[in-house]
Amino acid sequence: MADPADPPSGKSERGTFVSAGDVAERAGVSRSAVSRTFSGAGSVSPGTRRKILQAAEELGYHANHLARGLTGEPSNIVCLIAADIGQPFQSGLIEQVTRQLQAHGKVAFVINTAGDEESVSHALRQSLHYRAEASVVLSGTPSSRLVETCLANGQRVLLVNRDDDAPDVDRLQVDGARAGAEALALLKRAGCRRVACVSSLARTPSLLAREEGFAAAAKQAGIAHGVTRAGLTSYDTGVESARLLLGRAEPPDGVFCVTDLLALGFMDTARHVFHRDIPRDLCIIGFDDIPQARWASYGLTTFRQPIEEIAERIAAIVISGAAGRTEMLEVLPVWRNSVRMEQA
Amino acid sequence: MADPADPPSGKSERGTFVSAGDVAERAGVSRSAVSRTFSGAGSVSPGTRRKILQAAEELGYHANHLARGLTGEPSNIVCLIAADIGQPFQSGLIEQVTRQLQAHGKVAFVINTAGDEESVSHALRQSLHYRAEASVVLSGTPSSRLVETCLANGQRVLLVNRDDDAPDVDRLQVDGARAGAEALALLKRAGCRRVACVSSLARTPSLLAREEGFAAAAKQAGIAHGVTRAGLTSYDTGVESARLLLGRAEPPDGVFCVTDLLALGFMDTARHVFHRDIPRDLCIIGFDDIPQARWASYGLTTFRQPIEEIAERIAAIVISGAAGRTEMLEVLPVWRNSVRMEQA
DNA sequence: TTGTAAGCGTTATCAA
DNA sequence: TTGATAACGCTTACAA
Repeated sequence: MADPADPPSGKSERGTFVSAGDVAERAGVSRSAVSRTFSGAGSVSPGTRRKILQAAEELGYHANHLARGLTGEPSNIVCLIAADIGQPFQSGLIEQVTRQLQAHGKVAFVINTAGDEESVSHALRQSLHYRAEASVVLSGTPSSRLVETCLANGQRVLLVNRDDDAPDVDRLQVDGARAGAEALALLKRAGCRRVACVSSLARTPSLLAREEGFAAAAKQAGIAHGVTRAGLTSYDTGVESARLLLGRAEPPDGVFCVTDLLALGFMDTARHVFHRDIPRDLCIIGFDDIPQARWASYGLTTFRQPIEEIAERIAAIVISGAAGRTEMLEVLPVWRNSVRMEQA
Repeated sequence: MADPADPPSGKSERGTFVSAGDVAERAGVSRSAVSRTFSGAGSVSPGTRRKILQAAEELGYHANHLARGLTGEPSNIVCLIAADIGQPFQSGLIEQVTRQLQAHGKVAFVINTAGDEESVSHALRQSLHYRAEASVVLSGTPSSRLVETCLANGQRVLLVNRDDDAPDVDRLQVDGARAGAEALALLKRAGCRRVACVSSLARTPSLLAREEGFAAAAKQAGIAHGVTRAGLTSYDTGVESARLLLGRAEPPDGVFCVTDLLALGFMDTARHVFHRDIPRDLCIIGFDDIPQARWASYGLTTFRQPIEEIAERIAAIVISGAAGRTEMLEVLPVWRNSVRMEQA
């Protein structure tokens, strides 16, 4: 009875979303019937259902998921927090993750951060504001206080390639250290005499792990090596690193770049500026296996991050996940032509 | 694993978001005071305000924007609908657009479609479900009925490089036709005798415009040319196109590729499989100016899409836009080394 | 099967 | 400056 005095005729005025009430009115049924029809819960007779669907169609009705989320249903929103999303590896990962999430009926906010704690924290706060079911941190390290808040609010938090040690967060890691060690082994097997590691000023846990795996293996093998950090993780930094290293009196003849982008810049400069023959004079190994690594101008030998698998795991953890679990994924060497198969 | 049978709906400690009511209770004030404090509207005394902020801090409170959107405020959600988001051009654009949008306090859903009408429509429906303020269609063509529904519901719809003629949608276009014509002029000036256009099986309006601009100019200049479509818009299709064209008895000596990715695949194959010297034997022009185009192995002469400007325009239109406007952006030629400067 | 009514977390209105 | 109270659009007991 306590029906509102007079709803100003929910006609198709431009600018107002159609609500279940409008549909109910038009179909001559109650709001609940409309709700039941669209949420699938409860039962509706075929006749009413048809009337409702038709009214909804005519009005252009679309259930308001925001309001739905208010009553306690999951929001179906997942927050992807990342930096440098225009770069090949990151964008490839986001491509796969959004695809997987969508396949499970989720919708993804992509939040583009600068990677620093402040902007990652801001992103996490947005995730909270929109009641996202889960926050997936692909780059940067959030403040652990904020992560705690997310967890306390019932959000799932998934850290990809981060080394945070908060309890209850899920972690997904790729074994960069092992790849680093294997890179050294490959260079050694190829007969390289002076090896080097090209890294980045961005000292993220995943980059550091690769470096350290390489360094540890070098130390164990009694091989000296240096680490170059000429800039952030980019093609240009690879170029710059090559200028630095290959201009020396005793340049390296075997290089592990912690990222393919660095490796490609390094290769180009080694060839076109220093006229090196790869792999005869110089062996180069990358990491990621971005699409460009297999382009004919490069043929980069690298370690492949299994992004489909990473995306699948992320989706699986977000959907039904077990909190506080850490998963480690292996990285696979991809042989192409930037490393000699035998001793020089 | 979680049993579908509902638990007796007890209150679960972990897993409930903190609400304004909780904060109010803890601070010993009313809900309204809390609301006023966080929404900025109305006035609160410094004392109450401090108490509230402290309680909120302790509880880890974050206002629920979903509920806020319910009362009529803008949701601050923008939907970005795109395909192939792992590719350089698309991901670069998304990077810029999300950045701009965030700078204006918006948050972006990125919906990854297959580009076909069905999946684009699905994306648009999601946009409606979440009461996004605006839908930005970066790839694919949505059904115009659905676009109408969005508009009727007060959403802003922005079509980027689409040729839809719905009224009231905003349109942002890049002048591909002119670039196509200019490409022909450049090849002609370089003294190319047999020109060709390498395109894609994906007949999107933007790709077609580039092709047609080239074709029209060729016709006007009385130059014969063919169009090759060996696959979708990718590096591999560029490779395949080169195999097809350069294997002929009378291969082209000037090629316009409607996308940089196609151009790079073409270049690699021309050089490494057919041993062409670029630009001496063969001139190649691309379109987009993706980061890889300037890498030392390529030095591709191309047309630059002004993505910062595109992103700015998108943000401006979404924020304060004037509906039904079409903006055309010019494309700039970027001279590098894949086209001769003088006649051969 | 259907409708009524309560509740979800906000904000806006209006008294106090 | 404050605090009730009524929306907002939805779901879901509960009653008819």
